[in-house]
Amino acid sequence: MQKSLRSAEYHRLIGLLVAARHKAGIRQQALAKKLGKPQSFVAKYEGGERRLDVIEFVTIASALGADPVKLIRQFVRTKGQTKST
Amino acid sequence: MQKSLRSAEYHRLIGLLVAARHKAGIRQQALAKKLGKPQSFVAKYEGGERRLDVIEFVTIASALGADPVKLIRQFVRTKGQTKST
DNA sequence: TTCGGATTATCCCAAAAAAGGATATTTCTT
DNA sequence: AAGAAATATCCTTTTTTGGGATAATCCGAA
Repeated sequence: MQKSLRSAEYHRLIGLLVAARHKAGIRQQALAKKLGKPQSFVAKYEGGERRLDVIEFVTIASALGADPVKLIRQFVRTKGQTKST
Repeated sequence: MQKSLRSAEYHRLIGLLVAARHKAGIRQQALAKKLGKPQSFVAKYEGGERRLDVIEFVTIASALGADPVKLIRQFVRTKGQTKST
């Protein structure tokens, strides 16, 4: 098992959350507040400087109004198929 | 956002992985080997002493022959409904 | 019950990662 | 270009992790 953080996969995963935030039109500040965390927390995980565990992921996705399960499914589905059709 | 580790939720989540391992009849040792990690790694996350990030969770579930998405869905579904109907 | 092996949990502690306020940098809007 | 808004980085103190070694627990057999 490779390290999760700093991997291309991890970036894809986080990208989903970033996209969700943009889609929701929410700022890091606002999201951070919802989560009861400093803005740097959001900046860090979005920047791939801090990893998110499953619960955090679910919590954040929910805070963004996104469906955590769908995001994970999307992530899993596109796993390892960088090439193929 | 509360700390994920040591939370009741986290235990439920991990419980899903432990159950999957038992169901698969795989030992910590064997799983660890598949993951390229020492047995203590498995013992620790199962014991709630180390957290798992999303990718690790997916990797482990897959190694156990379980569907990561289903596990997450199951987790999310039973979230916060300790009481109600 | 006692023995032995299998399985899982805990120790240790150096190394790595995280917290989070403060500050710097980048980006937008006008 | 200026000012504000948004995001990224710094810095220092805590907290967490890695993983081999060892301890504790479990379990079936005799």
